Amino acid sequence: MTEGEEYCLARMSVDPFMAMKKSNYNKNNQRRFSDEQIKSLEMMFESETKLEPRKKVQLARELGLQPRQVAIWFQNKRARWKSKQLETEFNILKQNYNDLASQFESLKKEKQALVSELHRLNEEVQKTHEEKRLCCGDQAAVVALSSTDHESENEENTRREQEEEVRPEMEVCEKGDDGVLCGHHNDDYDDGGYNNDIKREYFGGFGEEADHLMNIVEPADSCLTSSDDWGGFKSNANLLDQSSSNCPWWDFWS
DNA sequence: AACTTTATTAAGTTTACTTCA
DNA sequence: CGTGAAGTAAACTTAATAAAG
Repeated sequence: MTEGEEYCLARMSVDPFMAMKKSNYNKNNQRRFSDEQIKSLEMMFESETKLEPRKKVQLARELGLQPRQVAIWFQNKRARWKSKQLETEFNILKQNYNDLASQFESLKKEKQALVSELHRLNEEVQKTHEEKRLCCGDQAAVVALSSTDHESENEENTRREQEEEVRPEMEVCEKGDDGVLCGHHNDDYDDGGYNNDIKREYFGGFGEEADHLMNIVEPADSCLTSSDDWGGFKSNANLLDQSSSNCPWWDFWS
């Protein structure tokens, strides 16, 4: 017999009610309920998590327990059950989050590859225009010598049109402050002007609709460039607090 | 309607034990 | 083998709420 049991028996001999109330022993000197008692309680809990007073008294009588003990067991059981439920839900949420995060990462890589490709094609187009401009510039000089004033005017207009055709790409490439044409860093495409021009490339020719599309794309782009701390995810209670960051990651999906 | 009493619940804590390094 | 930390189950406390008188 343990010290606790001896103590309990001693108290019970003096004041059985007090012993029951203040110790962890029941009236049969059991600290824990028997397997049979637990089994019956579990079965009842499965059918209803809250016990009607009449059923409580009946179950208590069947198990040789006080109704109060049955009530307390149900209280504790509900608490344990709830905490298990929370744990399960948390794990499901965590799994969903991880799946989305990896999906996000692969889409981010795909986007970067596409932007690089666009960048390369842009340079190619610019080169072609440059060659074309040099070639046409020489021809204009020859024609100017033998043409009338009227014809010169027409040629001048054509040249202006050609220059304007080239200019957008030039503007795109001249935005860098390092003086190098198209001198953007591969890992830093969040420059507003550059991105807007890329978007115009994508959505150009649709007028207001293009502007609307660009506005939809905007939050996603800025988000993509500021997600460096994604890898730091820890499975703790702050899981859902990630939503309070400046750039909610789910904006990407909107 | 405003109040007291009683019962019930969730949430948090205490107690006494077991397990394990 | 003794010991202390961690985990667990039963019981308790407290505050909130609702129903009855």
